[in-house]
Amino acid sequence: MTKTTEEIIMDAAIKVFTRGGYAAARTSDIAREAGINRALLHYYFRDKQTIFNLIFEGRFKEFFGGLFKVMQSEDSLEEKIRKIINHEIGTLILHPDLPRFIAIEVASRPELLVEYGTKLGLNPRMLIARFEELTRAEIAKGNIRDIDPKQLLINIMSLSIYPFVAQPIIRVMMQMDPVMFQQSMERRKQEVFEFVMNAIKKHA
Amino acid sequence: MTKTTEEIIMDAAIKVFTRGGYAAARTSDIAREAGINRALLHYYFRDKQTIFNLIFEGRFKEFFGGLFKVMQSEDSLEEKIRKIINHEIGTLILHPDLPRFIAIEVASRPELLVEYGTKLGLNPRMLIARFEELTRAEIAKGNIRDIDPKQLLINIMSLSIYPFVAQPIIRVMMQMDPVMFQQSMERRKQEVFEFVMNAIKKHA
DNA sequence: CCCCAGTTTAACAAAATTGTTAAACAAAAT
DNA sequence: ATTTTGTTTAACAATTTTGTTAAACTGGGG
Repeated sequence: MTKTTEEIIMDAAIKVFTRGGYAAARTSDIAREAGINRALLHYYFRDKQTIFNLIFEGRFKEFFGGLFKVMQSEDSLEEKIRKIINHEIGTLILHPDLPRFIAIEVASRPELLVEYGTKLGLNPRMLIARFEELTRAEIAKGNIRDIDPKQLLINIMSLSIYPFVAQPIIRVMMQMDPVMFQQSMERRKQEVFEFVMNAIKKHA
Repeated sequence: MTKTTEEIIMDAAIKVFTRGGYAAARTSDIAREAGINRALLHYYFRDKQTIFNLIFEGRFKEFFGGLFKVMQSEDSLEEKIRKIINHEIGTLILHPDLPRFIAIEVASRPELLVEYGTKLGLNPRMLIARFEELTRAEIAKGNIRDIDPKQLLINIMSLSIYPFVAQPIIRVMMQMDPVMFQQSMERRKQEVFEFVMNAIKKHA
């Protein structure tokens, strides 16, 4: 389980790139973070852009890959909602900077989304199709109140992801240290689930 | 109402800085966006950092200033929730890049939050105190279900703000053009309000 | 012991970006 | 009409960041 230098560099690059995006990342930061020097960095990788591409693809997959799998499962709506929330918050506890990183890079070059999406065989229509269908069925059966399935999905994602994007702000506003924040996010899996289920439940 | 060159430059700088943050902004981008040249930019402003500071303070105020006012109003909880949502989504429809910008800069230099917060006389404790008190009172009265007021506030912010942070991603996933997105956000004011109120309502 | 992949050092070249300057020019103000 | 102010151009200096190179060193494998 001892890491190769290549892996050490990649891990460092992930940290530095995800912290502030491509433009803010210095190759010297990556080297320092990896505990090596810049020359060695170029010994293993052509240049900054090459490292970035490798990382972006990996992070992109991490962020969307699992989501796609969960989204296409054959569960009930309730179970699917639970799995989406658990999956999102769970991976983000391990990789808190991920959503900000993706947001920064996709905002500055939106074509990345389509490019890497197709590269990984992810089809946006497929992603939401089953969820939409399932939600409409539950509405038709009268199990939940009438709500736009797309908005519901946006709501679930918002509740799961936003706290990580805004982590530093929330930490100050709510006066939490990093440990408290992480614990809070652990509890949040259940709380967000309840919040959503309550929100879509019918009231007498 | 004709703009001074200074204002034109500032407007351009807002666009460029909020698009990708300080590190990704080129002074030549700002000049091009303003329709002037780099020399003139330095004629009006000392340097890039000076322009950035002015803009960050302004954007920070825009983002948090109004929120603080709303948060301290004397409304009922329900009315306060409605106002928070309307205020957040309303200003973000006008300035969609704002939350990503704040998130990027605060993440790379968290001390900015405290620095500009105190500079503008905004106290985080004050911000949430009234909201927390009010929520607890409603819980005690049995009007809403038992929920952590901080989590509730995070939920409201998440639902209001996240869609703008993730705008490019949502647009692709949900297959919306920019106009559809904006219309969708207009409707969202009401939908988020209903979603939240349902979520905290008690069930039989 | 010697070789060699991996690594460091240090110097440097190349590129990108920022900031400065002087000169010329345009338009408005006096 | 001429000064002043705002603006452009173009060249360039300074700085920062990236990428390259050569030489030396290190430690383990053959």
